[in-house]
Amino acid sequence: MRIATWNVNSITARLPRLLAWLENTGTDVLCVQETKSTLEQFPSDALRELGYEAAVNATGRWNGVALISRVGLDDVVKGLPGGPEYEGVEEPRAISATCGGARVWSVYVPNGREVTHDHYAYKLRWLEALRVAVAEDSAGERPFAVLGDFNVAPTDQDVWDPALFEGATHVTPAERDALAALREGGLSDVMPRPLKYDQPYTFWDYRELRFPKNRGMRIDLVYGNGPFTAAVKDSYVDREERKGKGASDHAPVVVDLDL
DNA sequence: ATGTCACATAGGATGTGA
Repeated sequence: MRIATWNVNSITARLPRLLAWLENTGTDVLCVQETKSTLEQFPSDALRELGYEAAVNATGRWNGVALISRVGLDDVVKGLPGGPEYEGVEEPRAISATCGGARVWSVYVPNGREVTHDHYAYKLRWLEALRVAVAEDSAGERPFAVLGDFNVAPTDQDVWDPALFEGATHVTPAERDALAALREGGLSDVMPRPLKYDQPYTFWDYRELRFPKNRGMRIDLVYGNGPFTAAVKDSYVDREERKGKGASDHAPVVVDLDL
């Protein structure tokens, strides 16, 4: 089974690339983030023509997540049970389902903005709610993984210039501790191969020529439990998809499994 | 270069978020 995660930065703007990418890679299950769509705008028909079902948690202009699968899509749960609200709204940042024998989550962790911002405290509460929500499946015997845009670089190796990020979100000890707590619950970071350069970055800002200069971060992660990681044959970041006009600012992370 | 995108509102520039 080939499973992947991709922050598409608008499913509508990315649709031609998304459809071509699914066909070219033969991906079985795709976790998407930042659909920036309503349920009505989601391109379920175009995906169905390619042989995929979709489960969507999206409410409009911001956020939005989905699962796209051609190997089954059962027991869908929309949202993060016990998750916090932001400004009185339960944002669409999580969706989970069973696909081809694996339990899979697609998550879009809050950005945090700045460490002094309410959004940062919200981010930490969200990550703690995620830890609690996935604890049972993380420790279970069924292949299980949380995939998505975590908006946290797990180590300094995952940032092109750690000095530049001092005092910024995505690299603070509290954020990294939240990832460590997920790992202590039974999940492991599935490290992808870079297709070029030493570090497998997954995100490069659109500004400042960050992609051509390879000034990126690894913030799109695959956290799998023991049965999931034992089945991993290969993983890579498809940086080719970050190239050219009409690219997302994130590249897909692909995992091949003996499942 | 605070350098790019994508979306919404409004009614063709400007605000928001990343």
